[in-house]
Amino acid sequence: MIQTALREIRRGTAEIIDEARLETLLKNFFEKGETYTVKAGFDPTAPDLHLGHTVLLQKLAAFQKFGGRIQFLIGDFTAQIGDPTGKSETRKKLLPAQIQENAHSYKSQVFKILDPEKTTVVFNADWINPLGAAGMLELTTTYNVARMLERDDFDKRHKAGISISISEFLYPLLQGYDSVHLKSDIEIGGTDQKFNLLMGRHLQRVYEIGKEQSVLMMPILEGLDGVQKMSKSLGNYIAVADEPNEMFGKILSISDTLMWRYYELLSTQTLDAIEALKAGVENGSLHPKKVKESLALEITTRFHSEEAALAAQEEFERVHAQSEIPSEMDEFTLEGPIWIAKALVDCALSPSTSQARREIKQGSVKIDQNKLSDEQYQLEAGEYILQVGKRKFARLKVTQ
RNA sequence: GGUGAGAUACUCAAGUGGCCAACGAGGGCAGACUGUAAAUCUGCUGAUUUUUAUCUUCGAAGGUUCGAAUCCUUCUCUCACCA
Repeated sequence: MIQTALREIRRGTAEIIDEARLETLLKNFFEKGETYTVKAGFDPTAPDLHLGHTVLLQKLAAFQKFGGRIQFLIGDFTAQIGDPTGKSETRKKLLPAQIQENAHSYKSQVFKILDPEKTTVVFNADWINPLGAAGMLELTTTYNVARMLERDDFDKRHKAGISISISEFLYPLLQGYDSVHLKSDIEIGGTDQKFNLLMGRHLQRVYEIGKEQSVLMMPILEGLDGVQKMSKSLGNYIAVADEPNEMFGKILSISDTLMWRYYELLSTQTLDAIEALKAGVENGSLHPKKVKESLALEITTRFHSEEAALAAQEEFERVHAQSEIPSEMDEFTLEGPIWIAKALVDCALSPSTSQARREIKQGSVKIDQNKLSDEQYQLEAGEYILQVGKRKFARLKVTQ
């Protein structure tokens, strides 16, 4: 039992520091029913969670199954500093009302994965503000500049002559102090957080709280392209709030290699079950598309519902596998007769008439499922279904 | 503060008076192939119903010239080295 738990906890992790202690915690849970705390920090900025973020959340959920109590920390104080990312951009200060609102929307998204019964949401301004100048000063005496510069990001910037604000040094210290205050047993975060996570151990030792947290680091999830990390700015993400059809389609569009990665980091299937799937694909008894579909179903179900996921699958089959038109699409009404290229622009299927012309020339434009080759084509009054490429559709009503 | 280098389309990057709507690469879009995969191959990738044409674009504004991304002037910004 404990071995299975350990395997699940280890699953997908990039690195675990002080694994022995982690084992002890699990052992105490299984043998004596003792619980322990697992801390994870989040920004109070508007949560637009994508699957990359949920990797961490899934791991927290796994801990909840094995006696972990989650300390879901919202860094409302530390957000004022901004974690050093090399971009050295001073953050906008968030108003308390905004932070509350963001925290609220966090909860609605996060509790789709986490068990609220075993989760405590905390705000670090609650204990950092009372520290005062004296407490803050004391905190700074626990570390020195040379060691601070060991942090990869600081080191690079320092060597490159890029400015590092003194306040940025406080970020790791405060994050570490959070662990002191919360007496966390374990802290988890992305691999990019290593320095900050280790600071928690250091400060717990300095402040003599009688334990040093284990640290568990999760890798950064690759985006849809399979190369770069999933992020909103790169546009290769699947948002938790994505519509079922979109979510399903996006997951099915990832490569087979990436699919296994997603299985490991995102699925709640056991490792044994995943191994079985892999074996099935390898010996040819299982079609990779089927495997990908069940992943898409699982994830879409998690964030929406089983009905929505099944509906998305059906829709997907209809539109793509059998190249039929989707059941829902944007509708437009235009005055006719209208030149086809103009209509494509007005229906937002093409960005410009030049582009629309090219698309017609390339044979990617279809009217009512029929390929159009005449770029001078005029649409008379009537109703049409316009299509550009495989996935852009619009229903157009032309009036006289 | 001083000296030097640079700013070209989504990104990187060629181009130093006409052959430039601007090489090439990446990205994106489309077509073929497929499992809407991936990989591969092909085409397109400033705008415009003048489409073997016209107009606008190479940090900004002026200027020289029949003609400027390319030359000159001023300005703005970025980077490097020195202090």
